[in-house]
Amino acid sequence: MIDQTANILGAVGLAVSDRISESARTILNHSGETPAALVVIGYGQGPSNDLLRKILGLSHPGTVRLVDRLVADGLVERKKGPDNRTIALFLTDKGQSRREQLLAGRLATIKSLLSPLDASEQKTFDRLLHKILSSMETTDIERCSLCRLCDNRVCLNCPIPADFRD
Amino acid sequence: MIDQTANILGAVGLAVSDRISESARTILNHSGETPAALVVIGYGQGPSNDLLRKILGLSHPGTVRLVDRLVADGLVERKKGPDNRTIALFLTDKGQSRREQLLAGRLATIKSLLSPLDASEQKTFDRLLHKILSSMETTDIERCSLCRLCDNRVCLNCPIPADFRD
DNA sequence: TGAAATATGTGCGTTGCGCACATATAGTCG
DNA sequence: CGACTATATGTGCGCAACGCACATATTTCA
Repeated sequence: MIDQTANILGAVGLAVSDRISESARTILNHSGETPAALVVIGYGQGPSNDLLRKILGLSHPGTVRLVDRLVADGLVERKKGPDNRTIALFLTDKGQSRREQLLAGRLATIKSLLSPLDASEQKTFDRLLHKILSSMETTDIERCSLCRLCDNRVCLNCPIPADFRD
Repeated sequence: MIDQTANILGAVGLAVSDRISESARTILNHSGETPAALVVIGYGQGPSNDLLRKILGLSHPGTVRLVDRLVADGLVERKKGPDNRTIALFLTDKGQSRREQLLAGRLATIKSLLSPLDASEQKTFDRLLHKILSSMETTDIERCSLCRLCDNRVCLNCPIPADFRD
């Protein structure tokens, strides 16, 4: 039984992930961790390159180049950080609105998957998903990674609250 | 409520997908659609290049090069197809065993996510996942795409049965 | 004050992929 | 039967996303 359930969870997870990626690609014209970077930077605390790197799970140079792409597209600005060697990343207005589109597109595609469930089933489903997430043994950074595409204005009772301020 | 549930489903989907990819990468030393190709070819009907292309959602040249990689690693053989212009793809013994590892690794990581649910919760969760999958409007090819990483020996009552024989 | 730690950036290569094009076989229709 | 189209595979070439090794600047700490 558990094998069957795990297998089908794998299929649903893949479906969700596929749809999110596809939606992001059409909106942003970039793939990989680039959409996630836009969402994470948009949390607004002015993350450093290095913090972003840890959350996205990339190498350091990979993150630098990723930010280069976002800057070249006029979506992100590198400002002075609290430290003279660190930078602080912020979205431009264009970056903000692109981030809104990303989050809205993601939510819409996932909602369409959820629509066959009636209200009570959705509530049950929500509770079980909550339990799964909150039971994961994670560090602070891993929680940020998990939520790297989440809409924090929607996630009112996040099961894995993580601080995005270092 | 539905927005919250959708958001959290996105997080769980991402967690599942991340873990599957990571597991596959350590086992196969390849990323992208390469692991899925090994699973799909392993269904054993000797799919053509073109059928594989449709299931994986890649371009034709991308699929040719993907198969090149698998052949170079000694995991896949190109045999004559029913048509003199088509090829039929089959796993070598090494490919078979690598596929087993892929499927086992995938199932193990997903099961660990599922473990916090008790038996009755798992049963409920299974039913809801089933309902979501079976409600998706899909073509035959799309169903194959959804199941491109599934273990068909485990998935005894697949909600979206699809024929892998053209 | 000098050494180690921290943070960012660069040169260079690799992987996975798509576009445009070339080639070979199969079906189709006069 | 012969030409024309459709189908299936393969190649040349380039690109996007990323990692490794290295360089540079600032901070911290012994």
